[in-house]
Amino acid sequence: MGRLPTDTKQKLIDTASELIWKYSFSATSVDDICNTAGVKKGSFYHYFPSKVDLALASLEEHFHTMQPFMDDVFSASRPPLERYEIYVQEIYNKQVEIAEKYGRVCGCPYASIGSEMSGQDKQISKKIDELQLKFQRYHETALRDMVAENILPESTHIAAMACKLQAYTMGLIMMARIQNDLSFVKRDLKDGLFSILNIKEKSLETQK
Amino acid sequence: MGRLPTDTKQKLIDTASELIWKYSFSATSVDDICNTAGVKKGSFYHYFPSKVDLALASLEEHFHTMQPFMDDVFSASRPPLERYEIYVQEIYNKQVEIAEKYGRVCGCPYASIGSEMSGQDKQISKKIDELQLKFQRYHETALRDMVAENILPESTHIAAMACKLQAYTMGLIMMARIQNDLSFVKRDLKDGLFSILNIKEKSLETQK
DNA sequence: ATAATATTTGACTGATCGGTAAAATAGGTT
DNA sequence: AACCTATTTTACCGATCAGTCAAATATTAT
Repeated sequence: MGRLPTDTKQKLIDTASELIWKYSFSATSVDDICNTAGVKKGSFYHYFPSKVDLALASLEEHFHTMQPFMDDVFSASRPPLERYEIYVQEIYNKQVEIAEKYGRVCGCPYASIGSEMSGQDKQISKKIDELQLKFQRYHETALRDMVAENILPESTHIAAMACKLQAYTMGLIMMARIQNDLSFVKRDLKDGLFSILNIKEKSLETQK
Repeated sequence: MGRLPTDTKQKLIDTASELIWKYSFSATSVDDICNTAGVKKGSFYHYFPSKVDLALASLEEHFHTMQPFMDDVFSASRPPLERYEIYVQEIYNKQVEIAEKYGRVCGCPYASIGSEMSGQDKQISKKIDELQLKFQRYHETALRDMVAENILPESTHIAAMACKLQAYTMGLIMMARIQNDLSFVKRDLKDGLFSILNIKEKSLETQK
């Protein structure tokens, strides 16, 4: 009985992700999303009770597409320092890919939407807190592994260090978004993160 | 002849600064600004040709209130490392002050507005680029002084280092805005900046 | 065929958006 | 007094906003 599920809901999530990430939550209207997705407004509200709910679904979706990537990069099978080597490289690659796909540097959606909405909508800021915490866990695990391997001292404040790494990464990527230019990320992401980690660089790489 | 100038224009700038900084550009309507400032909409458009122009004036104003502060903190009369000691302390103090005044952690207006508007309005993103560059100059000067005093090596890439310091600062402050919690700034700003500077901490402080 | 149900459509709402324009007013000059 | 002019007020505009709702449609099970 009834009709089969269609891809309308997914189309709305994908379109919303793109527009909100490219522009902003406020600058993206429900009509924009519907027109771009080729979906009538009535259908929108059949699937989502409000614009905020679609944004929440879109944030959730972003995390779930990132999760396998993060699991791979921060895999326990890699030496923890190598995780960061790859992390830095892949963050840049992802940003380039998105910039080509969407026509501009989009930055980090949690940062952009979080900064925009933290003073306005508690549901959204709560969701972003939650997702950002999950990212922080990857750092914390890697840092504990570094302590175990004597790459970092026992005295390392894991949570604080994870916080610093994330702040720097988000800050640099946000600068890239603001200036629509990824060259800082390429130039400064690795150096900055390893400086924060306070690691003498002579670990994996053979030169420079 | 004619009436004397009033404080209406300034009142609009101040009100816009508060509302846009607290919430966002898009979430702050011209009516909001007018009602809060106790000014009729007609007067608004007597002083500013558009909402964007008020935002530009508000950004400019913010820089001009910050300039004497930055000139003092980054005064050439201070040893460059001391500049950063004070910088870190005063950034935190300013954020606390604003948070008490406006009722929430507001973060860095250039970061918030820049991230929100970079994909939408070229005038605003250009203005933010310009102001952010002026802030970067303070870092560059301090860094050159550090090189001159052999605190940093000759090989230091000044522009890149300044960029890293600003990215980290903005990132951390943005995290504070998103979570409406300044404790990270207090805990991690100094440590992070000095790690990025790659300085062995035993310079000014007597203990810790 | 028919009934049951999920989906889609289109027409609509009231509120709010940024912005306009002309008249009213206040404060100074001559 | 009359006059000039910057400022303020009031009423308004068309566009867009998020959201509503009932009717139409499509698809499955019976």
